[in-house]
Amino acid sequence: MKIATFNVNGIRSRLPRFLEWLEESQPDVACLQEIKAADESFPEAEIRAAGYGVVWHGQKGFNGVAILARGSEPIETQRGLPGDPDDSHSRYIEAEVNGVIVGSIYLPNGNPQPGPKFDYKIAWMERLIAHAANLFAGERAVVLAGDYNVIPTDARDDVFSAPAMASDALTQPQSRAAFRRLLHQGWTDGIRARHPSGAIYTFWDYQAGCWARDAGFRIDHLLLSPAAADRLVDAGVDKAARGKEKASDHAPTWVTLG
DNA sequence: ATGCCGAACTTCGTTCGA
Repeated sequence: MKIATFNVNGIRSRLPRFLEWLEESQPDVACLQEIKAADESFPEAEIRAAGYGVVWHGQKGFNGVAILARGSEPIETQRGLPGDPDDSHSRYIEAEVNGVIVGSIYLPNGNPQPGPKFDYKIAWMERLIAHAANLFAGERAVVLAGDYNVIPTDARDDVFSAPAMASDALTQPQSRAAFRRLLHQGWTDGIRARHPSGAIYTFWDYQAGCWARDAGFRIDHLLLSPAAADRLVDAGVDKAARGKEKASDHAPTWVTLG
């Protein structure tokens, strides 16, 4: 079972490339972020024609998440992250697919920091930690996949230049501490479990020639509950997708479970 | 210190992302 996460940076503008990737990569589950489409303008028909069932939580202009399942219908278990009824951002959807609970996460970026956007990021992470604790306690196979907007460490394995990112919300001690507290509930970072060392990036900025000089970092993560981690076979990043015309600034990131 | 890019709306500039 292959589970992928892909921040598409606009599903409508990315649709031809996205459908190509779906055909080539054949994920059983695909968690999407930044679909940047209102519910009614999501390209459901094209995705179903590609052989996928789908649930999505849209928003006009920005944000928006989805879960696709090849040859089946995802059973939605959660829409929006619990804990703040006033939160209007579409950043979380969760569904069961073939007995696995899958969350599609678009964690707030938090820039500029300090400021209200950073405060929102940290508050959102606290809600995620609380919801993840409930999921974890269920002892099911769970995969929390998405754009976490956290670079886990300053190592070159995770970021092309720690000094260049030192004042960014993605590397702040508070962001990292919250991410670590989530991991320390007992979740396994799928990419690092399979690739303990070596530079693995999932995002390269459009600006300043970042892709050409491999100035990327790792912010798209798949966290596995123990029952899912026991089944972990492989993990990787479809880096080639980032080099294509009209590419997202993120590359698809995936795990396979046996 | 800022813009460097790319996309969509607020639409021939502005806002957002990371």
